[in-house]
Amino acid sequence: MALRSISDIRRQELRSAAFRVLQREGVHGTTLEKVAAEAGASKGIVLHYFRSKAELFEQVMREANMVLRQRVNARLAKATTPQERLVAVIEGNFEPDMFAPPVCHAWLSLCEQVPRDLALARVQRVIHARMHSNLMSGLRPLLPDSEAKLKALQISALIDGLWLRLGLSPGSVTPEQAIAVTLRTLGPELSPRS
Amino acid sequence: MALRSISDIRRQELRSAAFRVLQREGVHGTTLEKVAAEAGASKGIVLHYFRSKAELFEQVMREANMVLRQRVNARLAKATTPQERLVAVIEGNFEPDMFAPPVCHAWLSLCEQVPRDLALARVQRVIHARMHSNLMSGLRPLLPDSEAKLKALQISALIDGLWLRLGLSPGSVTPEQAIAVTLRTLGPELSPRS
DNA sequence: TTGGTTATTGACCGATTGGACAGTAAGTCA
DNA sequence: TGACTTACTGTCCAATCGGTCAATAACCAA
Repeated sequence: MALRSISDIRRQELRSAAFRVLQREGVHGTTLEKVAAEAGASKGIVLHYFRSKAELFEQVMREANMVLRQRVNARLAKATTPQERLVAVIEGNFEPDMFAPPVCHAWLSLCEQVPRDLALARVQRVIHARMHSNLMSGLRPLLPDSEAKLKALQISALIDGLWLRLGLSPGSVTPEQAIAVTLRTLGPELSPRS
Repeated sequence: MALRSISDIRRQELRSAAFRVLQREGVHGTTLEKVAAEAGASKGIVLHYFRSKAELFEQVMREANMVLRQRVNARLAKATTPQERLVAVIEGNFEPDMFAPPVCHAWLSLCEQVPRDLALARVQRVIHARMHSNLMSGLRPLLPDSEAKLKALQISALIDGLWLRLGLSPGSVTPEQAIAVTLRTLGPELSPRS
């Protein structure tokens, strides 16, 4: 953990505040004033630390992505076989404190901007690329390449779909169900014997 | 087709115009003025036919849903076996003219409002319920009930996920791939021999 | 202390937008 | 024709919001 200046800490506080507001209000409902209020500061300060609202959201998305990445990486580090790597990716994407309706709302709202916001689109591309790469590291040793690619698309789309589903109707999926359904989608030959 | 009054026709035109703008601009970017311009009318007329912007979007979502429903139902009507019903649902959800990036953007934008718009949430619930019911009509004869429910969740989440994927990175999935991946997810025992 | 940088505030502005409304044209029915 | 309803337009308004700016406070180095 590198030394963090006052301004880095402040920026962090504002990102967190923005993410909290985002969960409740969506991108459009998240005004600079609400973010400031959530952080216990004045609106001016937000634009003191971020050039614009768009930049704030970009950094919020980058950070949310970083948290998710760390979760998955922590599990991946403990995995030794390809099968375990697949399970790590899947379980990492459904940890209960992230796979929760408010968080899904925030992601959904950020994703809605992707088609019209180049910066967010870049972050989104990175997310998909990493997901694909993580899955492929488990699939390549077990399947022919073309099969592996299809499987990766299948699993990552399913994960996205389950997130979306939870965002749209809270309570319709539990983390355990999501993991069970996704593991089953791997197929019996890919999931490690429990 | 029932007789349609002038006002019904006008409403229809405005809904279509709104859906077209929605594809380009998203819910927030879709202004009453833009909708009016797209329909070749003045802004006042939009509020003459719809009580509010929210009501306009609700009806746009209802109509988009209706189109999708008709597509699926047309295929379902030709299906005779449970397996054929499953294929009908899947192929109906990936017809090339609907499974296209602009349409996905529009849906994504509408879905983003769901957590904060009761009327849209109701439409969304209907959509999910119908999807579930359609899938169950194919699955129930072939699987024990608890298995069928899980399978239905799996397939519908996968379909949602593939739509989301296409909206987020246009060109990353073709309708053929989407159908192939989803059919494969059914499992060999459920998909009809080709 | 002093001088300069950074942190923070609150006032202000221009632009946008949903919606209200008054008024006009056009059609309908007696 | 004339009364009444419906279609439609353009204007206007209040509210909101992102962003600028000037002013001030706090901090820090010399």
